[in-house]
Amino acid sequence: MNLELRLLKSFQAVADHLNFRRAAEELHLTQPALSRQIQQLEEAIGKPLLDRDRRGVTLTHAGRFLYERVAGLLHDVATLAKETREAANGGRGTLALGYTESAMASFLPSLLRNLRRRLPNVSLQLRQEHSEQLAREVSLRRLDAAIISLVGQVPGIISAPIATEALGIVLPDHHPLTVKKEIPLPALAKEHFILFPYQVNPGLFSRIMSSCQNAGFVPNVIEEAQSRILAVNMVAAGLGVTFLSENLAYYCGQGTVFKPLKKPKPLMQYYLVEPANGENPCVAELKKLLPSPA
Amino acid sequence: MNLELRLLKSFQAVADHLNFRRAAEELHLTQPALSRQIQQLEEAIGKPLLDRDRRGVTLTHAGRFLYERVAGLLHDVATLAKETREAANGGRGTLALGYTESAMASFLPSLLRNLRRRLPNVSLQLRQEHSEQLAREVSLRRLDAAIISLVGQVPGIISAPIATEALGIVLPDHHPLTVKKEIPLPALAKEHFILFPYQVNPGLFSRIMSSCQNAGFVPNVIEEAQSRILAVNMVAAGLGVTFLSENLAYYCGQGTVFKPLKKPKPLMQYYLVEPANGENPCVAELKKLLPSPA
DNA sequence: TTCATTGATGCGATAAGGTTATCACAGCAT
DNA sequence: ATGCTGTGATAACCTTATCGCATCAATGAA
Repeated sequence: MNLELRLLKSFQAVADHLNFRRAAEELHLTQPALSRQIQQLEEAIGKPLLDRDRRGVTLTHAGRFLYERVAGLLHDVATLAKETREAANGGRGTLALGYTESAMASFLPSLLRNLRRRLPNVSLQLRQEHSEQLAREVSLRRLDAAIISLVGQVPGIISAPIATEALGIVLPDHHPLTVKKEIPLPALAKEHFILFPYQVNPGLFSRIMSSCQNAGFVPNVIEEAQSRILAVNMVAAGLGVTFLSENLAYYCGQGTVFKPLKKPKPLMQYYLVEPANGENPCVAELKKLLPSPA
Repeated sequence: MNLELRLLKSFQAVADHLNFRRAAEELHLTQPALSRQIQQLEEAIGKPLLDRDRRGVTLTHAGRFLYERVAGLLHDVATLAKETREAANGGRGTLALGYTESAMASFLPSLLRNLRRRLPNVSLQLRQEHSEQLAREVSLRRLDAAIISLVGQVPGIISAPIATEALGIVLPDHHPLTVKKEIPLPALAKEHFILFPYQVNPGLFSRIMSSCQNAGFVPNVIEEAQSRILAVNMVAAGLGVTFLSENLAYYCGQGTVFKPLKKPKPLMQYYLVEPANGENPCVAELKKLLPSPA
């Protein structure tokens, strides 16, 4: 009852040649061995597949049916083996990747474009979460990797810095500091700040808080915005000022001005985290495409 | 390098259970045998498929990839075996069937409908030819069977009568014989006949010629028509009379009248021919659906 | 007839695959 | 610590499947 691929290959060879001897030669077998294999196959199917006329072989109806399909099946098997090998090298399979909203607002779109180009047969499963949740998912191995902006002390994960972004400040266009080219952070000590809630981007929140403390003041947070665009609009409305990555300066439209900060600038730091004993080879490919940590 | 189905089935069982012992039990094997099969599979693929942690098994990236596809492949193999068995019983495969134009004008449409219903998975290859050509094609085994109306002496084929159709006569509606219920054939001795050319339907042609000879006259053929409808129209135009199967009497429209002939009626005889050593089991199924030779 | 060629068969050698017994390691309860 | 249990791997042995060789029976050609 057991179809074996060896038998199907032999059947295909016999059907190709309609001749046991030549088929056996092609298979690097002797003719008797091949005869037995075909008998075995016919026993497994339960019906004759070949008509052995004394001067040659013809296919029976069932034999023709099988012959028309065997090539496809054998091809499928070979393909499966090949693609599994590719999967081991990261060229196929699934990559479950987590990311923060801020990464998506920054370098992630171009990274994903490159990833698709380099690994066209890998199916991406993307998930946006906050940094802490992402780290937890990675440690549970429910994500193969994640790009986060805060690296906590979650066990079982390893992280590597991959990109920094300097923060600048968004001012209303009538603000006196707009005449300056770069703003020293202490000059903002008396401003009203519009920030994200801590939960939305804890990485950014912590960075800003510590930078301000180093600059000698505690920021006066008067509003919390749910998105960057909203924060910039609130600046335009004169409610206060807000921080923004330098490479997102183009977010600033009418009524606002973007200004870089003077060194030491607060920096937004991104990390790639992966499970400590992760083995998804797609992650290795991903790493090759990451922006340098410089 | 050789993937064998046995190895894939074993891999599937291990991946199902993530446990060698339980998988081995399901496969009716001992655990060491299974361990070696998996090693063998990994060697064939060239990459590890399982991570053997001391307290259980997890799939590697490549292992997950393979696992997602193995079930489909094994299903394909099982299906192929099952369908090949069905093919041997005539339930699958191809039936190359020839027929004459006259058969198609008579009982063939309903026969084909029944055939489709009974063998929905058999692909029909239909071909319309003249009887002689069909007999030749069957003897060359380029057709599995054919329905013809003239059985000649082509070697290598066997034929069986399957249906007779009594012929009637189509008269113009002003013809004096239309008052009769049945027409004796000799009464038509002086008529002008419209027939098919010999080549178009030699079976019909021969039948009519011999019937007329038995009735004591040689028909006066004045026209040859290429189709039944055309012949009936020519009768309506007053060019002569023509023969027509009784069950095709509904062909007669305005200007013509169909009359049965008095016994002995000339009969149209159909035969099923098949190769002498034909083995397409679909033909056996076809035979069960044929109209009785009565 | 004689010979070449077809696929099938009997038999001994051998390789492939299975079982048994055992090992090394990890986690857990004592 | 100390067994105890459960994990998969390994080694030795045995069974079975598969192979090649020699040969056979049937057919067609010379």
